[in-house]
Amino acid sequence: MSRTCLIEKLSHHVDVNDIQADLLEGLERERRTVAADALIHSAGDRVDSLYVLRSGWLYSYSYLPDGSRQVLHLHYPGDIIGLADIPFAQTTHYLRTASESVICPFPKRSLDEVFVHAPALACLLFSIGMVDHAVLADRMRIMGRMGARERVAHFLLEMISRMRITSDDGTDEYEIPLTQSLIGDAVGLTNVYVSRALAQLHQRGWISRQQRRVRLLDEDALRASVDFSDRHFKIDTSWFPTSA
Amino acid sequence: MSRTCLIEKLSHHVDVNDIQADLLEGLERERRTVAADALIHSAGDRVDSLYVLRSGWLYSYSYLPDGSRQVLHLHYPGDIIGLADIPFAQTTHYLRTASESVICPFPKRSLDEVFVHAPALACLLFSIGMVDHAVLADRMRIMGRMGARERVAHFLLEMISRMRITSDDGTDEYEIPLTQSLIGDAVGLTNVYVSRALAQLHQRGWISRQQRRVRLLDEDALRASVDFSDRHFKIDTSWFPTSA
DNA sequence: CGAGGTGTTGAACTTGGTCAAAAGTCGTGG
DNA sequence: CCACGACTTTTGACCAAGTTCAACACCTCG
Repeated sequence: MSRTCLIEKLSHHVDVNDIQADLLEGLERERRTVAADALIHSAGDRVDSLYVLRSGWLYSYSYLPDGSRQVLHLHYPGDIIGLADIPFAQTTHYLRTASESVICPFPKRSLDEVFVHAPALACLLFSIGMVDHAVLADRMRIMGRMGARERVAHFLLEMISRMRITSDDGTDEYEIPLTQSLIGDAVGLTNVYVSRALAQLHQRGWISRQQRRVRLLDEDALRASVDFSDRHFKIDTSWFPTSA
Repeated sequence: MSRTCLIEKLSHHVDVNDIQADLLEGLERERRTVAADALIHSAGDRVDSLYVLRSGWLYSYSYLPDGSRQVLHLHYPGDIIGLADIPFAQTTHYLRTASESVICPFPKRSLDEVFVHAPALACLLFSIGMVDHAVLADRMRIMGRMGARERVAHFLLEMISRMRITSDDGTDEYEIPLTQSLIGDAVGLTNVYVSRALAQLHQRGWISRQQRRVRLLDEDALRASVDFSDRHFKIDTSWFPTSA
């Protein structure tokens, strides 16, 4: 078992040697438990920590002038949270727990050590950040041009493909700890239409569900309907420097 | 005047010393002129080059199952193109010129040298990539929750804020070398409604235009209507390693 | 002057939003 | 163990925003 959250996360993709592990271990000072539905930071706060999510679910969101909300990202166990705010001195969004969570903060200022002493890890961090970008681009594509049923289908697929990284059993069933309002805020619908879209997917026999537990009955049909690409499958590490 | 496109771009944000400049210069092999409306690469092509856009406009896009199109990013002179595809072995989208352009390709494989020998530049590349992420997140926020008029207003604002980086005169007038269909594909509308939204903005006295030349008459009103944030203003370089 | 691409305008239509009420779910306390 | 209250989900009726289709106007370039 690896020594810290961050090491565990990164060693999914590359071999982390002892020197690198020492470096990473130094970053991670604490492990913090946060209750469900708690605000971790607000938009405009100074960015001084990134987090590795040990367990639980977080989401980041922002508000619009009319008070409505847009959910930007869901964060799953194993995610590194805060890479998106690296270029800015202040955060660009709110961050909140969906369920009770354990987060491991590490200071932004210490990232320079990774870039100086562990270039291969820096490449990996960069790549991980850009995977988030691709996920966002996929969602935008869906939101810009597709209807309610497809938006929800895409959301379900993205969710399960993300969960399969960490829980290796190729399950097709999972629990969504999110209200339909929140799902709507993520894909640009109201709670009412999320409910209707889920009902439609059920009628087509593509999913089944009881409460918040969903099973994908016809994943191929779901994928085809939204032309789904799995961005989490594999990171191209071929160009990384070999950490001699 | 700096020696290559890439050096010029990066020295906007940090001081590039001679050693780093040598490194960057080695990356950039050629300068290629491309006609208007030419395809530079297709989704699924191998990623082996990134580009610095010297002059002209490009856009990246992808298709949906029904044949409609989603424009993901506009690329302006000075942009580094391809950072979003770094984690993948194949590109995730199409890349096309909007106008005749000059691009400077540099190989993805050589990026490792930057990470090994110039960590400060690697930090900067990372940050630049994440600015793109933030721009995308802003657009998603608008597309998820706002109407046609606001989407177009946001598009205009994002465009001018991006152009002000390179052309330092704080102009409020510019030429859009894009059809309204393309703008629609970027913000999730049809050409018809882009036209109507522009007409609305004009009626309110917020913009004026003749052909594709637009002037922002009331930028404050435009900004307020979409709660606009300028992501290009400044990158937080405080945590970068000092390149001794 | 004519042709093709682009932009504008109008009318019918569709999708998803809004509002409201009913039904289900869950935790708490009696 | 049941009753209550808060929250979430479902369903229905109506409404509004944007799409689609089509015609027409406008540039621009030959």
